[in-house]
Formats: sequence, C-alpha cells, structure tokens
Amino acid sequence: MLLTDRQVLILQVIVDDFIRSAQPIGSRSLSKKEEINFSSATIRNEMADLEDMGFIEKTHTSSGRIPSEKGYRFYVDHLLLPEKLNHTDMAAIKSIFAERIYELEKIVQKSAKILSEMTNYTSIVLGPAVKDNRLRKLQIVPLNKDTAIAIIVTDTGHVENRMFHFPTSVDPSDVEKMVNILNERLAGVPLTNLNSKIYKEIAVLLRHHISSYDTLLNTITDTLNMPANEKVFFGGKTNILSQPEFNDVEKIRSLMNMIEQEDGIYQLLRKNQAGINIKIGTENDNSAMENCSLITASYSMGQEKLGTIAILGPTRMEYSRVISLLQLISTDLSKVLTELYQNK
Amino acid sequence: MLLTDRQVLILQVIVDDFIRSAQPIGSRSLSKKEEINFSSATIRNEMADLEDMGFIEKTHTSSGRIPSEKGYRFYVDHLLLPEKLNHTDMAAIKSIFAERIYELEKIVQKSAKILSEMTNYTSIVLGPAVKDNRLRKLQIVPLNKDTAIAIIVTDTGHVENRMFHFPTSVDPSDVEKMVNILNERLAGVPLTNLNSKIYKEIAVLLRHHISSYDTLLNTITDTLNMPANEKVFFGGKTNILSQPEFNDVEKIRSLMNMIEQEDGIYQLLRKNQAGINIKIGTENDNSAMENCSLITASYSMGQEKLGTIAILGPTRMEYSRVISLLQLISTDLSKVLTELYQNK
DNA sequence: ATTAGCACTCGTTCTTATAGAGTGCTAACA
DNA sequence: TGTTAGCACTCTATAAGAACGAGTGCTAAT
Repeated sequence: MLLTDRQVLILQVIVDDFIRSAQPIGSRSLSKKEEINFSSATIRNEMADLEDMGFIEKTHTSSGRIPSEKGYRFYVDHLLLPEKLNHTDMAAIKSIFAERIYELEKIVQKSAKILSEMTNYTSIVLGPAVKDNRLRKLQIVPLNKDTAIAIIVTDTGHVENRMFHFPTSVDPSDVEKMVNILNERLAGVPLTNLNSKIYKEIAVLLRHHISSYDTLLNTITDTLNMPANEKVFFGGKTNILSQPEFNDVEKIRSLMNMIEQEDGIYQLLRKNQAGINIKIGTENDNSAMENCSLITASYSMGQEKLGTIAILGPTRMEYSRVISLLQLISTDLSKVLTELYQNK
Repeated sequence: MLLTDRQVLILQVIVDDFIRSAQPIGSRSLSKKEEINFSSATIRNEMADLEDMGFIEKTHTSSGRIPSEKGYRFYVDHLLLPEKLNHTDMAAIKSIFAERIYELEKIVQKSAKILSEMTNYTSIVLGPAVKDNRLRKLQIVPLNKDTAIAIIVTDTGHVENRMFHFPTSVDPSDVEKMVNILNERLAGVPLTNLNSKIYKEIAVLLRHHISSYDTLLNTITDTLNMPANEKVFFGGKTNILSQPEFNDVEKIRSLMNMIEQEDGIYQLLRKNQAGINIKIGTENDNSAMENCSLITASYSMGQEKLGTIAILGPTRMEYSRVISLLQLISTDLSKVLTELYQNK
C-alpha cells in the first residue's frame, strides 16, 4: 500500500502542474516532462493505481487527472520543499515593519494587507486576544449627569471603551474615589480576572469608602464584562474570486457569505494549534470551504500565543510559497511585538 | 413630448412588473392586466413611442420591454406613491431602538443590519463624522518610559486613541501639566479646530509652564491630527449577489471589489445632500454600479447633519418600499440621537 | 516490466432544427 | 382618427446531431 518512488514522482508532478495550470493532466503531457523518462502507457498504469488508492481523480471518465484531497494531503505532508523566497518577497515583508507603527492592531492589519497582495489569495488575521491583556488603567469620563464612558487601557496599548448609564443618585466624587481604588488594586490584572478579583478582594474595601457602592459597582463590573473576542481582519477579500475554480456564482455566494459572517471564520481559525496548520478542503468542516484550503500560523509575544495569521485560497494553492511566507511573517511579527511590548 | 396619461400608465405598469419579476414585459401580458383596457396592438404602438422617447428598451429586437434608466428616473420622480409600511416592518424598525444601546456607533450599525435584513439589499451607513464632535476630554496614559497613549473622548461619547512615542528627556510631570492645561482650554472645541486653537492660543501659555514644551507639543498635535473620516458600516454585503441581475461572475467581482474598497463607497456617499437622494445606475458615476441604484438618507442630531444611511440594490429595486423604510429609519434615528446626546 | 497501438469515452464546439414569445406593420373597423 | 385583429418576421432558448480532440483502458509485442 506504500507508494513506489515512481508513483510519488508522478503524484508530485501532477500536483505541481495542476497548481500552476488548474487543468487536468493527461498521461501524454506528463510523459513530456523533463523529470519523467517513461512512456505515457506506463504513466497511465501508474495513474490508475494512484487513482485506486485515492490520491488523484478524474473529472469525467476520459479526462486527465487532478489531485484529490488525499493527494494534496500527501503532497503537503511529504513532498513539500520549503520555497526559497526571492528578494521582492523578502522586501515586501520587511516593509510591514519598516514604518514605525506602534499600535498592535495596525501592525497586524498591515500584515494582512501585504500578505494578500503578495499571494493574491485572501488573508485573515485573528487579532490579539484582548482578554489576556492586563489592565494598565481604568478611567471614567462623565458625559452628562447620568452617562459616562468607561475606558480601559491594557498593557499592550489596546483601548476598549463602553458607554454606560448610572443612577442620578450616585455622587460623582464617589465615582472618582472608586476609580482610584480600582486602579490601585487592579493594575496588571488580566482583563478576564477583573470581575472575580473585584468581588473577591476589593468589594469589601469599597464598601468602607463609598456610600452607594452597590449600584455603582454593579454598573461598572457589567461594563468591564466586555465580549473582547479576538478581532478578525481581512486582506484581499475578493482576491479568491479571481481564482478559476470560482467561476460559479453559487460557489462565490456561499464563500462570500461565510467570509462576511465573522463568527464562522472565527470558529475556523481559533481551533488551530501553535505553529503552521494546513487544512485542506473538507478538513475544514465547512461546506463553503469545500474547494478551499486554509493555512494558519500563530504569532506570539514572548512565550504567549497572541493570535493567528492565515491564508485562505483554493485547494489548488501554492502551498510551498504560502507556508514560507506565513512562517517568515509570523516569526517577524512575533519578534517585533516582543520587542515592542515585552521588555519595557 | 409630454407623456399622455395612457403612456404614463403603461410605463408605470412596466416598471412595477419588472421590479417584481425581473423579466421583460410584452404587450400581450400587459394587456391582460386589470388596469389596462386596451388591446395589445395599441400597447405595442404606445410602447414603440415610449421607446423612441427613451423610457423603455428592448433586450433584443423581438423581446419585451424593460425600463431604461430614464424610465426609472421618471418613475421615481413622478409615479412613486409612498408605500404604507406594514406592521412587521414597523416593528422591525422600532426594534432597533428597543434595546437600550448607548453608543452612537452601535445604534448606527444595528440600523444597517436590520435595514439589510428587511430589504434583502445591501445597506451602507456612513457613521457620524467624528471631526465635527467636540472635545470632552483628552487623556494621556503612559505605557512605558517612552510610549504613551493619547485618548480623546468627544461629547457624543466617541473615543479615539493613538499610541505615540516621546523623547525620554521629557519629564512625566510636564506631560501631566500639559494635559491639564489642554483640557482646561480645549473642552468643547470641535476636533477639527484643536490644532489651530492650540497654536494660536495655548502655545504661549504652555511655554511659560513647561520646560521641554516644544517636542512634547509637536508630538501631541501630531497625535491629535487624526484622520477621522466617517466610518463606513455595511449590512448584508452579499445580499445583492442573490439578485438575478448578478448571475454573472464578472459583475459580482467588480461590485464586490468596489464594496471592499471603502474609499470608493465613501466618495459615493459623501456627496449627497440632506434628505433622500436617489441615484440610478450610471448616475452614480461608477462603472461597477451600472446595474445598481443607491438610495441615501441623512440622519442628524438636532439641526446638524451627522451621517448617511443608504441602500444599495439593483436598478430594479423596490424604490417605494426602500424610500419609506429609509425615511422612517432616518427620522427615528435622528430623534433618538437628538434625545440621547443633545439636551443633557 | 515496459511500451506501442487501438478502440472507446466523454467534453467541447459548431451546426441545424424547432418552438415560442414578442414585435412592427397593414388593413379593417367604430 | 384612434383602436384593433391579423400576419409575417425576428430573435432567443433549447435540443439534437456531427466532428474533433484529449485522454483512457486494455491487449499484445518487446
């Protein structure tokens, strides 16, 4: 059941060629390739075997072969040689970090944009998970007598804000006192732990100092309870539409629909491990992704995994190139983020 | 050159029918309509005249007629009776404002979502122009020894933030002093005027109080110089793809491309007057919009125009319904926003 | 084990035929 | 003079058939 060297060679050439041309490959055109020194008849026999084993398939009875998902999987697992990136590519990636950008989100967004331009596929980036950030500062800015804005600044410079109403009975100076106490006690605490920490350790303290602390505290903890899912950024959303496999209106509709529905994308991306992940076609468990592959890479700050950067392309995508790009970009990104936020 | 009553009637029935069916309408099927009491031959004569005048056209020599842009224009200008919205629609719109949402942007986003769901077209909302807001509070939160975040809160509760670096030579207490002075002097000033006001009136004052005020001031004014274009929100981006006129991959591509490129959309929307605007097909001056109409309505806070809410659909869209919806939603939106932010 | 040869299959493209929807024009009618 | 019935004509959509070519699977020879 193992593939012979010759079968592997044929499979490799088929996948490589199909990735380039998007056309089924026949035995005759295969036999003309440089790498291949045996006749088309031999190739036909080998192809029949490869097809029996499920690595390639026909589009109709007398057509040439195209790789199956299993074929791509084998290709990705065993035949992939990391592509040497050329100077233009390297330069493009370096350019992401050339400008001095300080906001984490902006860097991440720019990465997505450049990546999509370089590959002509669609790039997706899962922004840093805010909930793991630590509180730097909480501020309350009153807007009018019963409305105020709570602003949270995290250690990575992320700013979240939410408007809230409070009972007019609350004394403004109480609010100020409360914010001061909270800031003293909560600086450096991860956002996810804020509320539990408030109730466990600080509620008692507050009760001593503040008269109507009950309603106020409830309002504020409600407010702090932010959804704070990772944000999803896209680059080149429509790029994938120019791939020849998407010349069918129905396919475009279902894919675009999925892309627009951020939740689906989020589910698709979040379950990936650290490092490079490759999901081919139905491996994505999503009917709209049947003809698509998703390659993801994680980026991190120091030891901590921050987010995911991904390329969405047709199953017939340039795996080698995309993987090299993602690898480079994710390590660079991690390096820059670590320098920028970690050691200061 | 004026249309006779009968020609108007025929034009109206053609447009109404085509909006429903998306099929060319022939003289015979027209003659069967209730409203129409003359023979198909008569109708053919009238249609020939309407075509000569440019109100309707044929898709090929022996096809039925469809409205031309001029036909739609006449329909919109003279034949449109405002549609009575039914209870379901009214309820859906009211539901936008049912929940207590406080953030302006959220309300606006929810409007876009509901609107697209009700119409099955794509909705676009131009968010409130931040640059016209007035400064409520400026805050600087230091992140580490040479990085800080400037946070601006406006009177409508909008929060803008930007990270910046400053020379390590700057004294932290100077920063604080400066922020205090700026807050005292700049509260209530429209964001667009911040910088000029700083240089005209406050620079002198600052020089007296702060040692290295030069670099610091430059950094801060740079930071305040935010782009602050109106934000663009979408609802149902892919809805329009399910319209039968978009069964062509090339059309989908060009339209999706335009939608993704926020700048184009922004240009399309911003030039509209207050009130309801209707742009049909090529009136939009955009090749991707050839088969689309754009209906916009402005919303405001008190007397001040804040933003635009729009529906993008095929030229064959339900003008009457969409206009009624937009009118209702924009007045409701204006009312709520005015109540929420103006008189407090 | 490999390969040349050949019959066969199927998609693509082009042509031809047919049905149907709709038009424009003419002539008759009220 | 405005309206209508009738008819020839046009064009699309659809189906069916023919020719072509790319490719296969199988057999027999090397």
